[in-house]
Amino acid sequence: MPRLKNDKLCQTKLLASRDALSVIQGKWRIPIVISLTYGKKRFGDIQKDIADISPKMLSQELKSLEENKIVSRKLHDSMPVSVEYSLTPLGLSLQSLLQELLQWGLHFRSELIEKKR
Amino acid sequence: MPRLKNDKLCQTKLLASRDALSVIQGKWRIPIVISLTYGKKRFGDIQKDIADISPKMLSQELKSLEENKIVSRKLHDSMPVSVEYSLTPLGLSLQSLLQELLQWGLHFRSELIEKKR
DNA sequence: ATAGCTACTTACCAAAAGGTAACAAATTAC
DNA sequence: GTAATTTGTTACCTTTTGGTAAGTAGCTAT
Repeated sequence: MPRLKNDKLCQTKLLASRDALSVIQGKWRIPIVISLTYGKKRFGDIQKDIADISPKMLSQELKSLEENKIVSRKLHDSMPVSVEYSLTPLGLSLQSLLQELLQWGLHFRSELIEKKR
Repeated sequence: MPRLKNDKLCQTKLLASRDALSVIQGKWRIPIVISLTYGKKRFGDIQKDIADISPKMLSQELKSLEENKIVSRKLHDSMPVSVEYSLTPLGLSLQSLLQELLQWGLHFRSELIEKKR
């Protein structure tokens, strides 16, 4: 492949990776999406899945995921007040990426973390 | 699926995602890996691909990728002094994850960034 | 009316990540 | 021996990210 074409392709990839990373970057966003792949959940349910997240961070990251149309929020009247969060179609479209991420995470653990270190 | 089994599966996924993210998290690591998918490169070549990275960050992130066995470094004598960086087998094993990341990045851009906003 | 539940928010702080600018070591070309 | 090239390092600072603790709002059950 010619060098110039290669360069341009590389730049395109860099842009796409930046777009994707801007959404999923951070300590809690991927975990939240994973928690929601099991269906609708309430604020407190997500907090139980992700044991060490604080309400502040959960609220903050849910908002950011909402802004990026990954997650949708539905308020239900009464009960004591409950809110249901779920993945949007765009959020669901993260599944194959998630799948690869998890698979690679397992691979990495078996390759590095458990051998020595 | 029973609730308890679901919970455990979710915890396994959370762990795997944490492992993976610990390696690829950060502004520059994915871009560096992308740059190296085009073959061996020297320090200066990577800097040219990733226009706005400083030598400090490039050096720092290359070291971290080396520690995690994603990238290998080879020193060649003379010329003026040149160093060749390349992906290890573990680094190459990131390809399918990268592929999904890039594809999702393009999808996200077409869905959100270019529609309105 | 008081206590409890759910779903947050706020103020404040600490740590991590990243940026800038200047400099250094080794080699080579002139 | 002087300058240029390549590959970094160092010191210092700013920004971003994340954590803690306490409080709030709306409703309900007693």
